[in-house]
Amino acid sequence: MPKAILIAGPTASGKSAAALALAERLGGAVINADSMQVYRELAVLTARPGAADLARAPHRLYGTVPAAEAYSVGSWLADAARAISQAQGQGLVPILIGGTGLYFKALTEGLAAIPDVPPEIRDYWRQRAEQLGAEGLHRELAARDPAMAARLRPTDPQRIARALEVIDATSVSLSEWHGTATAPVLAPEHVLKLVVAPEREPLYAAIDARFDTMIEQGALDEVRALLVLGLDDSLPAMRAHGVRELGAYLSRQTSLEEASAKAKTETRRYAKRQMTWLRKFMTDWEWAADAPAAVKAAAAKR
RNA sequence: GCCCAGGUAGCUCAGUUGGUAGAGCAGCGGACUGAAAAUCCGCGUGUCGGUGGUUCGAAUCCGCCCCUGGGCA
Repeated sequence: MPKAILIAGPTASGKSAAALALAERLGGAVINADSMQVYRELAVLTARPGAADLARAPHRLYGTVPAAEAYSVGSWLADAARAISQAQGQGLVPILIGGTGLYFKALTEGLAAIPDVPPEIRDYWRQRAEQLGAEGLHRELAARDPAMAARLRPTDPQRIARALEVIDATSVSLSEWHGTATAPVLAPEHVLKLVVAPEREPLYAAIDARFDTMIEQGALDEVRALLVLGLDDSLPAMRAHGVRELGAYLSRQTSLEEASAKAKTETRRYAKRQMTWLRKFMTDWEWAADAPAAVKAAAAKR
C-alpha cells in the first residue's frame, strides 16, 4: 500500500474519475491539488466533484476558500500537509489530485521558507506595476535587487512585482530565498505518481463538450452570483476560466456563443501549458491516457 | 443555360506594374518557487481550385474545366 497517491493531468482528462475509483478501491481520501477548485463560489465552472462523487469517498480542500480570499501555493501546501496527515491518521490513503503542477512541485520538492508578505506591501507593488508597467517596474527591481532583475524578463510584471514585494518585506532577495526550500511534505519513496494525459485531439473535444455541460448545469448563475459580490478583478478566483467571458455575456457585451468559444479557447491553451509542465516535471511518473488506464497502472504498481 | 463576384495557411482575408507569398485569429513549442485556470518567451504551419499556354520567370496574363455565393432566366 503506497503512503500516498498523486494524480496529475490536464484539465478534462478524466483524472477525477481515476482518483475516485482508487479511493473506493483502496479506502482513500481525495485531496484537491487544483488552485481553482478550492474556491467556494466556483463549483460548476471549475468542474468540482458533485454531490454524488462526494458521497463515494471523503474529499478534502474542495470549495473551502471564499472567492474573496487570495489563496496561494503556500497556503495550499499547509492545508494539504494537514489533510494528508489527517487522512493517514484515519487509515485512509491520501490521494492528491489536480491540475496545478506547481502545487505538486511544492509538495514533493518543498517550498522556499519565505515569510508572508504583509498585504499593504503586496498591494503597493501591484499598484506600482499598474502605474509603471512591466519595464518601469523592472528598472525599479534592478535598483533594489539586481540578482532577481537579471533573472526575470523585463516584460513579466507578475514575477517582477513578486520579487519586489519580497525584497521590500524581508530585505532579502528572492533569489536567496529560493535556496532555502523546506523539506518536502511527501518524500518520493512509497508514493505512487500517476499522470492522466489523453491525446491532444480528444482532450480538446472533451474540454469543449464539458464547457457546454457547465452552461447546462448553471455556470451562468454561478458567475452572476460571483459578480454580485463585487470582488476585485485581480483576485485569483476571478481569473477562473469562463468568469470573464460569461461575465461579458451577462452584461450584454457579447453573445453566449462567442463567450463560450472564448472560454473554451482559454481552457485549451491552459491544457497545453499543463502538458508542457507535465512533460518537463513528471518524467518519472506513470503515464496513462485515460482514467481506466490510470487505475490499471496503479493496480499494477502495488 | 447566361451574367457577375469569389476560390491563397485550420478560419477570415492582404498580395503593388509578373520575380515561387503574409497579416489577424486559431494552432504548435518553451519558461515557470506564495495570483500558477496566473504570468511570460518563441514559431507561419501553404499543390496560391485544376489543367494547358504565354514568359528567362505566373498567385498575378490568356484558354478550358471544376467548386462556392449572388443575380437574370
